[in-house]
Amino acid sequence: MGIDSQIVTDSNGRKTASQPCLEPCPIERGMRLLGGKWKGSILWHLKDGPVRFNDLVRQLGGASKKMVNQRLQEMEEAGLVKREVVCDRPIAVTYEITEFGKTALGFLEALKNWSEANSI
Amino acid sequence: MGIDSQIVTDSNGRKTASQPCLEPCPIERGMRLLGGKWKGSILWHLKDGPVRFNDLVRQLGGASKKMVNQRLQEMEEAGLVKREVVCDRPIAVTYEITEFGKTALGFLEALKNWSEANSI
DNA sequence: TCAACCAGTATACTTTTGGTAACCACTGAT
DNA sequence: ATCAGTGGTTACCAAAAGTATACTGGTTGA
Repeated sequence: MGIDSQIVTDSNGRKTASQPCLEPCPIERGMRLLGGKWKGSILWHLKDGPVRFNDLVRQLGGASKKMVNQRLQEMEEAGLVKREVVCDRPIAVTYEITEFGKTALGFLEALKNWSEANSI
Repeated sequence: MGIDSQIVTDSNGRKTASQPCLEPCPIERGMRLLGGKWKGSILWHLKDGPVRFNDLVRQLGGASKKMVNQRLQEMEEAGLVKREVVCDRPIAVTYEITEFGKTALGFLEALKNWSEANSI
């Protein structure tokens, strides 16, 4: 809804949108989950298996620990990734993509292909 | 490249990423074009034909004129939309999706479906 | 004449985001 | 003992993004 909005003119000549796109339409809502800086990349890097925190930071080359950590927390809350403490003595943590996270890979791939195909 | 990065440990035990994801990997670059607030929605609203500026603002319900204008300018520069002055006396302008812009609709639809399917 | 429309523009403001750097407590190798 | 590693946290700052309100200058219709 909202996505099929139309403009109507009432009897006084005032224009209004019949179905204004309510603040977060599906596209906006999706973007909120996956559109943040690094989020897409992070999820993509996890697609082949669990990755440790610092490895992830290195792979993203350019993102600070703080950024990666922040995004990972948001994505964990959203249920896209899962944090697991692998070992306690020398603390080791891995981040793994969840089943729900995997459902987003399809569209991330579409985005990736689109970018590459159009040399963006 | 960068997307298949691996962590290697050198002879001194120091770890480095063999192919660090260079600042803008395809996913990041794509997000830069389509990930901004409202951009996806705007493109989606144009998919069925040209829309006039104020109608677009009304349809997006929540975005300010300034925002919509800014995004439209960015998207015009990127070649995603085309601005056209339809009439001069009572000034009328329409925004239309370009052929290039249409190539992005596929993945926007994927995002929309994903959001709706997962009640995001 | 008045109000509403057109497509923006100007200004000022708040919020969010991103980034640096230092720090924590611990481990393992040199 | 010192350095580099583990996974973070914290404080601080700059820049970007977004919001709100009002305004331009002309046109249109009641």
